[in-house]
Amino acid sequence: MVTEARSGPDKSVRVTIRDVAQRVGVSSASVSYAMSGRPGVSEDLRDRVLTAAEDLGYRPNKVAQQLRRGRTDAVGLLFADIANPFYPDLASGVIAAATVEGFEVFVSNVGINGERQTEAAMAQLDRNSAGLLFTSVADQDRDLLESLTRRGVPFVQLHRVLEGAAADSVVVDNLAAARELAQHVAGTGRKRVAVLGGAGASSVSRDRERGFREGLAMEGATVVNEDGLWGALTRESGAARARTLLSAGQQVDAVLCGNDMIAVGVLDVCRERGLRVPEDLAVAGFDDMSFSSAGPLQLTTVTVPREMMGRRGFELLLRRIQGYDGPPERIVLPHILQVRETTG
Amino acid sequence: MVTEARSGPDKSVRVTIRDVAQRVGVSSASVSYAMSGRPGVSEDLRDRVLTAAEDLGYRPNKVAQQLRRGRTDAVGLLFADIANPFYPDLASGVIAAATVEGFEVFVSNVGINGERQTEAAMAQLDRNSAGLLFTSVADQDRDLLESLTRRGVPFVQLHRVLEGAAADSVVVDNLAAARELAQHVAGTGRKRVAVLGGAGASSVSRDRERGFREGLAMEGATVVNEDGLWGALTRESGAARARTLLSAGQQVDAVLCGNDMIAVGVLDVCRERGLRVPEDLAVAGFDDMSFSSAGPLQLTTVTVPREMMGRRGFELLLRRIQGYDGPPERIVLPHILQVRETTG
DNA sequence: CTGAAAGCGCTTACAG
DNA sequence: CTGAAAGCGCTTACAG
Repeated sequence: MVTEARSGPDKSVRVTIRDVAQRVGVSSASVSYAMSGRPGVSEDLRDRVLTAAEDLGYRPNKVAQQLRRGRTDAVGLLFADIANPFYPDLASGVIAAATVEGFEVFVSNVGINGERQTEAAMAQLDRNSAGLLFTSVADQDRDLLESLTRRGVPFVQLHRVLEGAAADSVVVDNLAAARELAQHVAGTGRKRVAVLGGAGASSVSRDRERGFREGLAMEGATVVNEDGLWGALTRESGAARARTLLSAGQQVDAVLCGNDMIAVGVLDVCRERGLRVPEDLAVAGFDDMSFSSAGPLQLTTVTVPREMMGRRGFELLLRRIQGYDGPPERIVLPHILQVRETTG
Repeated sequence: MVTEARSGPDKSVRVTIRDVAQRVGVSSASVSYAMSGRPGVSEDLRDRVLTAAEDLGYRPNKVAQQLRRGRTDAVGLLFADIANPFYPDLASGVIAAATVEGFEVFVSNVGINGERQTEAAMAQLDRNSAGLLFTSVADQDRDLLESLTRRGVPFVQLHRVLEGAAADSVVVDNLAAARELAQHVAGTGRKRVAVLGGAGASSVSRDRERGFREGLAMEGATVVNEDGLWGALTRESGAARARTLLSAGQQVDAVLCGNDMIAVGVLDVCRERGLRVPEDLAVAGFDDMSFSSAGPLQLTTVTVPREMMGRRGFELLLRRIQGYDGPPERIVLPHILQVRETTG
């Protein structure tokens, strides 16, 4: 605990560098040098300064440091759909990596469809964030990203990417993963397969949809639905689309989903209608959320190393913040096909 | 998009208030007054300033504003276990409410057992956060909270509270909720009940444990285990403790868990051992995470309005930041007992 | 209605 | 090794 001078309540009286300087009887410059641990200060003076600082409870004002230095030790993390449990895992990785490096993380909500993306990014720059991590870029953000590049603001793209953006990114190979998953499902004999994907504006959802098609085609299976191919990455959307699909009277023996939440929505509907999974309908998700293998829920899906994605993303960003100027790098993290009970 | 002067690349050349002042031919004071929308500036000048600001792409430097004003429009959100999906939901509520009010949120990790709590709080103060939201206070934080109170730093406690801390808080009545849940389970005829709780240092876990005991006692049931009563709020811990419990050879016909993740761990072990739920063993969780009613997983639990907790917390904090000085307030949000299949 | 000046709390060349 | 001074980009009484 901070040792406090006994001179009454110091409520809201901020201890500044001048207070320390006065007590030691030196200039504030010397205090600054001593505190920052730079050479060029005598051992003796450094000790006296540090002692005085501790006695007074002095802590440098970060805001003043930032203004003076023109840079901050904070990064901005922008994301859209906080309700989607994919993102907290990403955030967790970013925050963990940032904490280790002494950086702080400003979290901004860019709105469910990214409508506040530019606004949020600008707000980050207004407060001199050292760099930005995007998790939900879409086509509409091209101008924003180009403007950041032009201004020399370091940023990385996590998970979703905009092709052509000149920035580092951390992704998984969604195309290949979706292909594998589709091949597995079709390989179990399901040839009439529905696809319930995510948002068409997302590179991730598009890659997964294409991978599903390719994988199914390789095994002689086909996509039976035209409606409901795109939608929200939520359980509710999955359930709604599943109801429409199953009510259409069309024969379907498997559903490939854009993520695990959609898949859970489909499972909800199976329950509702008394369909056995996987006997009557096979169901597969994507992302391998923690709940996807919880007790009786054993969903076939693809593991995406979300926390690692956040960590690596911060590392790439930090490198840029520190001045690295090489060409944009893309880290492709490994995915794992998880065959569980819902596809038998 | 920002209209840019055509005078070559303005890379990293920050547009300041002086640039705007020069272009308009007035002092920077006038620009400041005009931008801030205060009265005392002629309509004409205001228009010219705003136009020039837009032309130049001027945006006030928040860091400079903060230093000058001595306050920020950012709050700090401190939490321990980001991997616990309880907290992202809380964060979601805080961020949503803060965004509406034009506040930003700094997220700090205080370490899994809160060992960085003081350090993280101090770092927040160093950057002049307007207030703090705690989610994981424990007994060891008493000095910290008292010091904040003494210094007049606004803060609120979410979910977990430290009795006697003079601050606003938002909670649910864990004691009553646990009592109801235990009564329900014992009411279905289970009289030999195990309790696998959370951390003993958490007010939430303690209240739940006590509520379980009281509820069971009211129905003539008893707690059969002494070991494993306290532990981590994770699936792994739940599974490990369930294995120990079931291997002890003691008769148990229900398990009450400190949260849903522990309960899922128990369900994992039931699967492992071929135990039918709820016929052989009833299982109940706490918190009602989204996965707790996913498809075949239908866990009896208690709904805790997490996002609402975050929203209300921010509202309380904002009021304090704006100078409200009434006595500490405690908001108790309603909980809902969710009887599902795992308790039959 | 407008401007000159001080100052928020630091850091950093530059002299000595 | 130490200090005086300038300045980061704003805001805000205070004069005029």
